[in-house]
Order: sequence, then C-alpha cells, then structure tokens
Amino acid sequence: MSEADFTREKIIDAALQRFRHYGYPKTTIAELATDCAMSPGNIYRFFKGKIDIAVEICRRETLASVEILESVLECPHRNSRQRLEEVIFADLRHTFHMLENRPKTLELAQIVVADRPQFQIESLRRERRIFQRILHEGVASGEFACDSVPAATIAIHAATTKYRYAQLFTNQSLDELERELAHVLTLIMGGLLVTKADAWASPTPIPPEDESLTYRGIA
Amino acid sequence: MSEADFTREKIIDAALQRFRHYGYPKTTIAELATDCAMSPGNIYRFFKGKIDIAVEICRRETLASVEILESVLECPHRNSRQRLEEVIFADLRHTFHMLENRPKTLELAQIVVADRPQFQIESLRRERRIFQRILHEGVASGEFACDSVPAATIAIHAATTKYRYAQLFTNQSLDELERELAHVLTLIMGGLLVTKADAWASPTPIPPEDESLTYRGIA
DNA sequence: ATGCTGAATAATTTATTGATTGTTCATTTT
DNA sequence: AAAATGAACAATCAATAAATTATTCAGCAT
Repeated sequence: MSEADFTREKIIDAALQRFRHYGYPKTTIAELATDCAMSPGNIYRFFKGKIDIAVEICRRETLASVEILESVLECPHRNSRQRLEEVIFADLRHTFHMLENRPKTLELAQIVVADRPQFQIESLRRERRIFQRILHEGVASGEFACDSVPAATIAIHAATTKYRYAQLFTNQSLDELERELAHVLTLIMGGLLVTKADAWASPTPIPPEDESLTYRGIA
Repeated sequence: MSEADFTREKIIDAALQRFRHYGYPKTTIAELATDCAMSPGNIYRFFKGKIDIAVEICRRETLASVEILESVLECPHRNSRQRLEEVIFADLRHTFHMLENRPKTLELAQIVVADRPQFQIESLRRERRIFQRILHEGVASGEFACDSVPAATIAIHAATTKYRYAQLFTNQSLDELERELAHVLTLIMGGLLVTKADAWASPTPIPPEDESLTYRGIA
C-alpha cells in the first residue's frame, strides 16, 4: 500500500469513528484533519469533498453486507430453495440489527443516497445478483422452473422489499417479521418450485440465527 | 343532516380545498374560519384541534380508496385470481396517481401518521380485509389452497408492499412497476393456486386502466 | 341555556443575525 | 517538483428575536 493509500485509509478510519459516534453532520473536516494530524486542506487531496468520504464508507458497508450474504451461500445446504430462503432471512436480520444497533449507519446511507441516487440503485443490483445466482443454480439443477431468471429475480427481490430496512415500514419485532417472511417465502416458492407439493411438503424452516457469522459484538 | 353536521361539513370542505392548494402547514385556522364565515374559536366546537380536521380528511380518503378497490371487485370476473390481481393493480395505480397528481395528499397523510401511528395500521388493515375476502372466496371455490387464509393474506399484502406508494421506494415509471408487479403476482399465484400449471397457463393479464372508475379529472 | 365571538395567551413558525464549516488556493515546506 | 499548509471566502448552521398561529375562554347574543 502506497503512502497515499495509507493516508487515505487513515482519513476513512477517522471518519468512520466520528460518523458512528457523532453522525455525519456533527463531524467537521477540521476534526478529521486533527485526528489525522494534518491540515483541513490536505483532506481534499484525497477526497473531492466531505460527502465523498461518506460515499466510500457506505460503499464498503454494502460490500461487507454482500459478503455476509455470500458467506451464507457457502454453508452446506440441501438445495437451492434453502439457499435462497436463508439469504433472504440473513438479509432481514442483518438490516434489522443494523438499524437497531447502528442508527447512524442508516442516517449516513440516507445522506449519501439523497446526493447520489445511483448509489442505492447499484447496491440493490449487487444484492439481486446474489439472488440471481441462486436462481440459476436452481433452474440448472431442475429444482426451480421459471420463464426468465432475471424477471424472477426482480420479482423475488421486489416481493421481499419490506424485509430490507423493515423498521422504516413497520414497528413489528424481528420475530414477527421472520414469521411473516416465512409465509411470504412459502408463497413465492409455490411459484418457483417445479413440484408444487414441495412447497408445503418441506415447510420453510426459520434458520436459527448464526451469531458466529455476523453480529458478534454489534448488539 | 343536522345543522351541526352541516357546519362540520363546511369546515371539512374548506380545509380540503386549502390543504390541497397550500398544504396543511400553510393553512391557518383563521383562514378556515373566514372561509366558513365564522370565528376561529367556533372551529373548536367541531374539532378538537387542527390535526383532527386532517385526520378526518385522511380517514375519508382511505375509505374512498377502499371503495375504489371494492368497486373493482364488483366487476364481472372469471375467477378469484383475477379479482386479486386486479385489486392489487388498482391499488398500485391509485396510489401512483395520487402521489403524482396530489402530492399534498401524501404530505397530509404523513403528518397525520406522525401524530397518530394507529391511523396507518388501521388503513392497512382495511386494505387487507379486501384481500382476505377474495382469498376466502378462492378457497371456498376450490381455486386457491392455503393453510391459513389470514396468514396468506398478510403474506400477499407484505409481498406487494413496494406497489403501495411506489414512488417512495423507487423512481420507476408506472409501466415498469406494472410489468414488475405482474411477475410478482405470477410467483405468488404459484403458491396459491391449486394447480401449479394454472399459474403459467393463464398468464397474468395486465388489465387496461379503467379510467371511468377512478382518476377522471385528477390528472 | 346554547351558540358563537374575538381578544388573550401559549405554542409554533419564520426571519435575522452571528458563528461555524466546507472548500479553495496562493504560499511554504519537504 | 510534490506535498502540505492555513488564511480567505462562500455556504451552511445555530441561536435568537420577531411574527404568526393554535387554542382557550370570559363574555355577548340569540
């Protein structure tokens, strides 16, 4: 890592701490500069503006989220249905805990999205790509059947909208949301599985939360 | 209608006009009083406070919305599936047009919900009741199959969350949203219909917008 | 009594000012 | 030359004052 890269990291790290504790608006460039033992002006050799620091932090956050979901994929599973369901459950839990334990992260994301609408679009696209991969596998293995994998991906993603940042829509508990999501997934699976009987035969298990993977120390 | 009721209506009517044109915050009780040729104080004999006028207007708005959806039910339809799909499409279109043509209505609803969270819960419940009625019919006629009608109702309602006040989530066009919703409904129907083949056999028709029913003069 | 008024008051909103902050860039340091 | 500075400037925010508004209620009219 070059000297410049190292300095950049130092700035990001300082911003991360401050944004978390005090929030984006209450953090000043002068403070970040002090934290990094440099002048305010020098920050601008590494970032075009204050908002760009936030963008970079959020970008990393979403990449980390995608990685968490991908790590769920790597676990041994019986079939594509399970993969899909567990990824969606993981998504619900991850965003739920995020909002519960790190409200500043949401604030930051909202500030970034307000200025860079494209950011949200790309984050959602990255998430959908995971869904799409599972669907492809499921179709290839003959477990799923659908006209068009991209269309089905979009449909599943849309139908589970409520379970991303659920607290923005409702004040249901995580438990309630999980039970509800299980029903939604059962419905969806009916439209996806080759044999309809399967949808009811192997009822959606609500997988136990795997604390080793994700939220250790956050709560 | 009693004299008092008539006066109450006059106030609501004046508020309706003003809220639409200038919005809730920019409308003063004094203005409403002038519109109704009465003193500000007299308004308070009919409403406990300014917010209560807004609540009443929103309550009527949601009742009207429910009636629109119910009128869709009264049209001749081939089956329960069609009923359900057309109601959900009507919902999407109704809320979409609302946000497009009457942004102040959304503002008003948000103000009301901020003060009376219960209001939203009850509005959603009323909407779900329509879904539930269709599901009951479908199950009775042997067209639908599901463990629990209430659970399936909640699941369908949740899966179509994105299509109520869609502009709050995305800036997709109504056309795009309708195409997407069609896919979502196909998926859902797979989980609902007795014969899975049916889900693909009779593809979801995107019903033509029935302008005679709903939006005349709003656009 | 009952219905209503309108001035008084408390609460909220808006306008204003001053202070703070983001950003730039001529200058200095390395 | 490259890296960094910090004073200067414009944009934004916070605090306060001024104005407006929601709400009440003692009293007037019917």
